[in-house]
Amino acid sequence: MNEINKNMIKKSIEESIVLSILDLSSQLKKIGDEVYQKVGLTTQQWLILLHLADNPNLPFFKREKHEKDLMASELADSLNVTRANITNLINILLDKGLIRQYEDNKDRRKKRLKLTKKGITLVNKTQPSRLGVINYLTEGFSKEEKQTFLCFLEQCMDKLINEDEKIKSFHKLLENSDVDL
Amino acid sequence: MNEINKNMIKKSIEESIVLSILDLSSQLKKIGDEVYQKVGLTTQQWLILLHLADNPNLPFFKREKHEKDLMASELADSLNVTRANITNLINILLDKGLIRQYEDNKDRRKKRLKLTKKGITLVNKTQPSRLGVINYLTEGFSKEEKQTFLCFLEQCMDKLINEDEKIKSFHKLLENSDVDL
DNA sequence: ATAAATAATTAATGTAATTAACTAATTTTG
DNA sequence: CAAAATTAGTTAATTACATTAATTATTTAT
Repeated sequence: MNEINKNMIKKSIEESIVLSILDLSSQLKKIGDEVYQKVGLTTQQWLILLHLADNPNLPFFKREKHEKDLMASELADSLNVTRANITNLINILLDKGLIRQYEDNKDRRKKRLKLTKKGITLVNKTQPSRLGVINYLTEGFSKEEKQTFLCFLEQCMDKLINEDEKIKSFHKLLENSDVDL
Repeated sequence: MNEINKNMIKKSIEESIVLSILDLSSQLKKIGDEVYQKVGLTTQQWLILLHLADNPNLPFFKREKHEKDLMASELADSLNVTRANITNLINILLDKGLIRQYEDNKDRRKKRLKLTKKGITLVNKTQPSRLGVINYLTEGFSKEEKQTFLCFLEQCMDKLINEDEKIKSFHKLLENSDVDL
């Protein structure tokens, strides 16, 4: 190992947290994909079902209140992807008969989405085991500690969403970087 | 909105935390991709550079000690992807001249990876702004709170990695599910 | 009435991942 | 020690998920 390279970067709790969040997320997605593969779904498709099931624990529902059934553009917003991408995912779920689509009668550009009976049944059937896993993973911490983590996560998200210009400005130097690529 | 569908799922701090972690991670990757695009890299490629820079904050280095330079299979392990995938990512970084590869002289199956001078320069140049963003995101919480949060994340990861059989067993019922798909 | 904005889609494409099959080297084991 | 199993890496074919750009339709704003 190169001595110049060694210990170049200092330990930092903050960076450890961020890198752990990325790691944990990929592990969660991985295990989710394996589990949902049994019913022919991916984690991403599953998240759409959770949205249409009005899962109140989804960050999107803490940011945005909604009265009517969701539409594709709201899902795109929540999942942080393009509308075009959501169209594809929705088509798969429509094919599987897990969701259905209907035109908004006030605004005919809009198409609203909802779970079919089959979709509702699937979500209801799997919710207990989902919660089982989640409670197992998070056991051993107090309610207060968990509440603090949640605040922490929400603060990070809030800053990423509402102050992303400020965040990108930190990286301004990259633009004028004289590292020749 | 369907009344049967409404409020089907109960509020749960634990589920909120898990869903927030997934959400936050996708936001972080998104903004990372935007920033690193300026130097022609993706977040995933960037993570490889951080590994080769021996960033002590990477979860992988808390799980595994390593003496020698990393090899592709260790990166695959850490990033939770296949070796085949790492091969591709490495080829891109080799092409860009940011890393180099050499054969282990004890075991000729192995190829070890390290940053080139150019790679080291790039990591060093960007590390301050990376830390700037991270500190901004996480400000306002005490050292103790952050430490507890890190323990929490590490517990989750530990259980996902070492007890994944137990975790999958929660979902056994999905296999015998009579939801007809 | 025209222009701008919003919602959804389509088509073409790119990227990051996968699996399966393969080569090569090393380690295990019978 | 020779055969079998394992480990490391690669290649080729494929898939999942994402993108951009262009298009249609509708609604809202000027």
